[in-house]
Amino acid sequence: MNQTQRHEKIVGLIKLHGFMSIDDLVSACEVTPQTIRRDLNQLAENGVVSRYHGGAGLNRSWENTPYQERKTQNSDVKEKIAEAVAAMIPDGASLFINIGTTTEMIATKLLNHKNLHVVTNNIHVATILSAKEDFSVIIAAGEVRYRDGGIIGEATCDFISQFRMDYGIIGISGISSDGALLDFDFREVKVSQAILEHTQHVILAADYSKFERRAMVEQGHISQVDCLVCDKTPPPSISKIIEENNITFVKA
Amino acid sequence: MNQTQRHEKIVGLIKLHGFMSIDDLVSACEVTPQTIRRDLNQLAENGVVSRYHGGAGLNRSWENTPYQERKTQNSDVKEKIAEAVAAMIPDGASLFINIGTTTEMIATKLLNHKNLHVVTNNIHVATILSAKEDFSVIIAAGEVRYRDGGIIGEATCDFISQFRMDYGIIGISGISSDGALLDFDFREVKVSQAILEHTQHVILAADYSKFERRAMVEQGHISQVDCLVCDKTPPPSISKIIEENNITFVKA
DNA sequence: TGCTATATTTTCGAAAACGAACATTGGCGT
DNA sequence: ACGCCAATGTTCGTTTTCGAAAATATAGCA
Repeated sequence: MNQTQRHEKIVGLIKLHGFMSIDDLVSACEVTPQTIRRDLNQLAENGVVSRYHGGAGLNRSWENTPYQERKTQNSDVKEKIAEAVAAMIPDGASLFINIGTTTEMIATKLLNHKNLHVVTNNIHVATILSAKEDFSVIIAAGEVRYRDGGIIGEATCDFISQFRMDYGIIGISGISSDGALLDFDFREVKVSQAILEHTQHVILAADYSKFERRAMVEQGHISQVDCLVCDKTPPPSISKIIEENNITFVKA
Repeated sequence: MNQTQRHEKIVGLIKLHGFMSIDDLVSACEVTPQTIRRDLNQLAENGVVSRYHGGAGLNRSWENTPYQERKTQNSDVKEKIAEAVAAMIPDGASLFINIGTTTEMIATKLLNHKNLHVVTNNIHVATILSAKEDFSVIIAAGEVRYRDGGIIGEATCDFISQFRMDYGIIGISGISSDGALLDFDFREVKVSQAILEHTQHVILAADYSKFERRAMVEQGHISQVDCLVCDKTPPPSISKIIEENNITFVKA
């Protein structure tokens, strides 16, 4: 077996198992640990795998994509927002969680809760929450979007419309100064609308940067939400709308 | 954050990332490396995660078998079967993939294909395949089973019945000597039946151990499949059925 | 054959991770 | 208040892994 073949084998094994120790790879490839180390370092340099002390794991292939950049961006702020949102959810509640980097963070913060019933159209959220035996996680049907693991489309909306949940946690791409909630993908908008309509308490998680961002598709109005969680006080125009509509504002 | 909460958080993070180094977990949980080591060792003892030098990775469901010998043995066999199955699928095909340890492995082997259209009720398969931009991955709706990430239930069947696919790749729990296909969960059986009915070419991936295993629920008969991929020639009783029904047998 | 380049093994000191033992903290019940 | 117990932090000697450099093996080519 030559080097190229071995590299392919190593990558295959890592993709399959998620992580391979040096020893495992040594016995799989029948070469010395040094060779494996050299292979792994090369593969890691090319960004194919992630090198760790003792072996190598699969590279978060998303890490290079714009999506993952966004995910790491503002992660401090988003973490605080996520904690604030999670604190509002009682044990045993039923909730929707939609697509978004912030909502994924919220999912990780919900792992300490008990007996939650979650409906989501985000495959990452589903994976994260299915780690808990006492949660019931229901995922919507539809095409899995390559970019961010979101599930969107007609079938998704129909499915969501079957439920009536206690809480709806939604992230968003942008909020215009007149309070319109904006997104980039009209199919995602349809899903968010369905969530808005079938939820008792709608919690909108948005860091301040959302107030400065333009997006194409209008998915609703901030007056439809019951609670806004943000890292800073929103601009005056939004604050006014919040007051007029008796929306709870939580500063994370 | 108490110990139980931290353990859940750790498991969640590992499930999300596939592997977490001690350092990563230290900064995530804000405790000392020693505590993380203790946590990981405990979790590894309970078989929740796999411990490695430098961190811990997730236990793939097919590795979660009680006996360690069997896990490596079978995964070799399954890998060969998976490769054989993947080789049968042409680029651009549409296919179903159902729940199962073998089918998850097949998904990883399909990553080198192009323009596949995949419908699945396995969240792990969906995650694996959604990494490819040129694939369209459609996931069925329903509750995500904690044990293996499978999606099952009434809604799942209805959803699957909407499609007509080129190939159906199904794994299975057991095959009785009269050719009946067996499984443990009746809800999973419903899904498999739906797949059988809406597929042009059905490929059954089963290692030889399946011929020796009992399971409770009958989900169909081997005569319904078009192709059987196995690591060894099946027992005589099955071979006879295969011949009589013109089923292609592929030895991996 | 002899030369060259690449791949691999071998060797070894430094760095990292490990586990055990002990000290400290923080409930919790009597 | 007191002691008890589990969880966590701290320290330290041991084991493992790491990476560089040197030695060996392999393949291609004149």
